Amino acid sequence: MAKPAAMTLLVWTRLLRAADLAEQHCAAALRAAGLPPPDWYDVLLALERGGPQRPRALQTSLGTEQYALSRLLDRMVRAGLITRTPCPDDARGHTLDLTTEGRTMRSAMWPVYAEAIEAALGARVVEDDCAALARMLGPLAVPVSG
Amino acid sequence: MAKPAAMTLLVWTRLLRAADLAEQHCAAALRAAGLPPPDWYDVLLALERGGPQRPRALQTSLGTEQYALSRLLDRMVRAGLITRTPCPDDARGHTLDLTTEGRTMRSAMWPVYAEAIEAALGARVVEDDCAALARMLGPLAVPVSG
DNA sequence: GACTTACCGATGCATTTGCATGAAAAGGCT
DNA sequence: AGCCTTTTCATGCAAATGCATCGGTAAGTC
Repeated sequence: MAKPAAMTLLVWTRLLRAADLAEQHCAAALRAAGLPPPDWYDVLLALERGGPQRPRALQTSLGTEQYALSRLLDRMVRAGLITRTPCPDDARGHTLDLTTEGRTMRSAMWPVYAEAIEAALGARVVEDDCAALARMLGPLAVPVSG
Repeated sequence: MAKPAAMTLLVWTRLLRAADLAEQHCAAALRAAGLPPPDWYDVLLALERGGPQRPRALQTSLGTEQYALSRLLDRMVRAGLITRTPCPDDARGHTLDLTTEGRTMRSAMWPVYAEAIEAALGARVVEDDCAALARMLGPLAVPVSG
């Protein structure tokens, strides 16, 4: 019922635009380098950090839709970056794991990704603002009714 | 070449997540009300605020890809919300204008959209932080090399 | 004027998304 | 055990997206 304040609307537009531009910039950088898109990186990183795990876990930690993740994993398996092996204690699911190529790919992507992030964000946020920005975005980065 | 600082990476993840969640929330709200998605609203608002104008102008102000806008406009014309009329002084383009239904639609969408924005953003940003957040996001909301 | 370049907007085609639904297994209850 | 609910993951189908490219016009140059 409550209408957003004018300042809230400004934050709204800038937030969406900023995120869109940043994402776009990174995607373009990776693409230009002949590498897969950012979401592939997120999966690779999650698997490297968290070890072998099931799709459901990734779904939660990455915040992607179930069907989107399912098909993303399809593509990554097809590309030989990850494997799906039957889960021993739960016949419904699989365990996902990195292949050697998967690890290699993540390593190859990181420098490009990192530089794009730095250009899109790091270089444009005043150093002193960075922590404050992270703090303010914190509550916004969790699902709305939560 | 410069790698992003740890705090930059935190901002990165939170920024993307926050924007994604907020957008998602609004899209869901509009959809639940049987209304068109947010990008339709953006076009309707731009036309109402800026008067009749050409696609190129919208493309710049909304920051959408040329082909995406072209097809979005297709759909909106098909839905009877806007019209494309030949542009008198430039035979390449059209002038876009709102129909009465277009105006009506924008009015119908706003309350729903506004409430969703308030829930996703307004209610979760400390009042004192709001202006600061807008200020920090400002530079990020313009194309990277600009 | 003829020619080249830049610009505006649409579109073919393959890929990806979104929504709804399905299939199969796990967990809970009596 | 039998039955119902929940969880996990995949998928059919229609719609949207991304990329490249094209047709057409305007604008600049000689």
